[in-house]
Amino acid sequence: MAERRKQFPFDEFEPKWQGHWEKNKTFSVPNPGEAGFDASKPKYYVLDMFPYPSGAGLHVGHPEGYTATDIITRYKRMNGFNVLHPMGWDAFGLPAEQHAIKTGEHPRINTENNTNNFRRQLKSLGFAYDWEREINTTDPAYVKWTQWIFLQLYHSYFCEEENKAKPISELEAKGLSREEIDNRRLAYVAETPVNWSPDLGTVLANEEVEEWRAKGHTVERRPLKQWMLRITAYAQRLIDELEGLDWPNGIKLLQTNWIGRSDGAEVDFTIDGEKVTVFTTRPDTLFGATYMVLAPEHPLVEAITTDEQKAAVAEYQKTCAGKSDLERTELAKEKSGVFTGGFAINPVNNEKIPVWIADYVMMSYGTGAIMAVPAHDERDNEFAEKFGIDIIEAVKAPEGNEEKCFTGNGTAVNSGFLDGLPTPEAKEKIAAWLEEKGLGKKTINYKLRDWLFSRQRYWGEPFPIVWRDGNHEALPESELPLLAPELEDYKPTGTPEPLLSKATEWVDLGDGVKRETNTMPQWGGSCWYYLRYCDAQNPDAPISDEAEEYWMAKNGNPGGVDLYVGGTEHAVLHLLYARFWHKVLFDLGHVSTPEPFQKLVNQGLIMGEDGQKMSKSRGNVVNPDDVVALYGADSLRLYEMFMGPLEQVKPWSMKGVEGVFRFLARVWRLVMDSNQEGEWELSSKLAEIDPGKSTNKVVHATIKKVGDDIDAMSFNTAISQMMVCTNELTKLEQLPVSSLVTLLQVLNPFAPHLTEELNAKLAAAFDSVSGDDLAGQTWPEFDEDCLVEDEIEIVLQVNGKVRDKIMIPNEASKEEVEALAMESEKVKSFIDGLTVRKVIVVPGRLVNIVAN
RNA sequence: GCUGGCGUGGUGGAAUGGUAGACACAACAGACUUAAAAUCUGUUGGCUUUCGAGCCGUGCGGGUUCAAGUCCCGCCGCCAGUACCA
Repeated sequence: MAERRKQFPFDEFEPKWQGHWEKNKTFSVPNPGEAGFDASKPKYYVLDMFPYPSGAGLHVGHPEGYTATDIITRYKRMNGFNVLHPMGWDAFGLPAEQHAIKTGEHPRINTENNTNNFRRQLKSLGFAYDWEREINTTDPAYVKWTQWIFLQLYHSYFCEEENKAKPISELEAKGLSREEIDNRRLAYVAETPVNWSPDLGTVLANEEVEEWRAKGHTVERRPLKQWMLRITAYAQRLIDELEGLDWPNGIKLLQTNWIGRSDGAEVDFTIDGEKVTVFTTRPDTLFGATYMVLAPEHPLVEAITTDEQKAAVAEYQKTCAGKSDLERTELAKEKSGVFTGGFAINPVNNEKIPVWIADYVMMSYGTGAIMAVPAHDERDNEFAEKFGIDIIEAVKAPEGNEEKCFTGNGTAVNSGFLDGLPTPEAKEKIAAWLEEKGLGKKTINYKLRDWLFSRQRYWGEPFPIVWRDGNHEALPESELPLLAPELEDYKPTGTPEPLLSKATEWVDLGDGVKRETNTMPQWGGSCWYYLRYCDAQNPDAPISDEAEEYWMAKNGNPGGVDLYVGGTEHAVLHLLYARFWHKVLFDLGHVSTPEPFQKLVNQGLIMGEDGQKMSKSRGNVVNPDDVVALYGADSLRLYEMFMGPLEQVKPWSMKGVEGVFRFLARVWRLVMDSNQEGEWELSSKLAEIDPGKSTNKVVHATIKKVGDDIDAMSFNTAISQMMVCTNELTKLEQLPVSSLVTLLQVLNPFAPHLTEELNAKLAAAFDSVSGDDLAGQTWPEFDEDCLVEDEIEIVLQVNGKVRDKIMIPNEASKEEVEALAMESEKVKSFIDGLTVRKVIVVPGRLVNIVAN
């Protein structure tokens, strides 16, 4: 790259100010009770989604959200808040373990290198983090409390009556058996079919499968004994309590749909005297049920299959078992299924209906069995048409509806005692009827499944659990943290046996007592990190009560963190898991709000210069280090905010970076001039003079707009206003120092290095300029009087079209404005020969004359 | 298919129902310079023009309104998420 002459010496003053902030701990904020804590100030907690420190280093997507929160942080500080703005590392994870497998090196080494690189990069951007609160999820002091929270879950159950978690000791006091108690824990062991990857040597969450397959790893289904967390107990609260949160509607909806509540009824059918329960959201269509479908894995299939159908059924079951859930849905274009030979009795009319098995019914949802109503369900309709099964109408569609399969609300027909009832009433009546006869009841089902919480990895938190005589037992708190032992090598075992089982000495505690060898998923550490920041060094608790009450509450909102910024990719994973853990901790009295995050903002993806997603293979990745080297940190920060609205997806443009770089250079040149020797010296235009009316106007308009725009997180328009202001100041022959200082103050949250440097230079030369860091100064106030003008421009429209613009006195009345408008020659020429019907005067804006 | 979101100059994007295109990028022209870079100034939605200006224009079609990029109805296109959840 050709050497370019720096338009301002950012490479000198940026590191200087970063060192200054670090040395003076400018952005450290004390906790209640600590020295320097100012209880009179309100708190504001601004949180970034902490990064996984990958080997690739920071990409330009990270500083997007981080700059936004940094601006808010600095702005809130200047407005008198105690601002908590921390950073840390989500450092457990598969890539570090993959590296360890390849090199034989402990994953901690690689993780540490990557973390150091990330920290260096973030510091080079001048973010106002309180680095004294830095945390790392792999740190033993942190692992200890992640394990401690797991034990809280383990030692709790969900009380249905009170709709909250309570200590397991209550069940012990009631004399429940060990098995009964273990079956109610929020953390429990169950055998379920999971996604197992032999070459990764671990199970994967459903959400992770696609990613690792794409990287060439194999993933198969197999039943394994796993640790589960009972998130389903919180399904309703996780839906309901979204209400009070200031989150994007899209994310709320995503979570609501993910949890997937559906209201319906369970209905008991009988097959050869054996009871089979189905779940339906449309019990009102019971009279239209013409067949039944069981999931291929349904336990009753074998018993009801007739001899002549045995072979076909077994064959079909075999095909289904070989498919993963994904393949099952991918190949779902065409309905398939097999008749079992059995028949079920419909409880409402005692009709005999054939029982089929088909893979469009899932064992894991509802009861794994459905009544099929082909007249009013699209899937059943498709199936019935393919296999020639009867279709009986049970709901009359409203007039004019011609759909062949009507799924909406109508009027019950062919339905015995329901006939004539509108769908909602029919639902109520049949439910009451079923309950009265003991044939069924109203039920709610959720799509949400319990959370599979164990992995067979090495690089994760070991479970603080031991096994004795086939039963699990919790370690006492005093034995935390439980750390994984060093291994000879990190290669997968090749079986579902967890990697830690290789450490036989660590596992075997004698007397047949063995350690649990599974580890927790990465989500564990990220589920509560926002709490730890509040009291990052506390050796005695995950967080002290005082710190929790101050930083996580105090303003009457359900959520504790005031602002949380990050990508959408966590909409249903991290954000759901963290809410769940938080609610458990809330129920058990460890936190004071029911929700962790009050306001959530998603930053949009930054695409490559070619409009494509940035990726190594496309070669369109932008490295922030390169941008900082060429244009400085302030330019990178400013550009990322100037690109467009934060939430929006937008492409990178190096030319755009140059644009904001030029803007910063113009600001620099307002203060500094280059002399004959090419050295920078204070501009001769600077003067301690009264700014005058027009300069005051633009400066005060800038104070107002920038403040409003930061509040609205509309950073791009704030920057354009500062550009307007700078362009105005550039035109002046003599530059009022006070106006310049104001510009530096409002620009400071965006470009902190440049503004501090220039302010320091001004302070050295002018007595009227404070030598205090801008970061510690108060946000300037704007004077409303400076914004009003004596004369304002009014647009004159005739029939909605702009015909003229006139200057009028500010205080002109509506009547005066109208009279002035009518005097316009242009207006006269356009209404010549027409009759004026109406005149609309919008004060301060326009006059519209309606004439024909 | 369903659910969200979005369609504005050559480009990124501005516009409490009230002057569409702020601010910036790119392009073109000029000043400075031996030259280049940097910097500064000007022009830049389209069409027509007698150079005064006029007409058209925010994906398409309709509607509400004195006034619509903005609100309503119906389409089309793009992006994201999700996928047989009974």
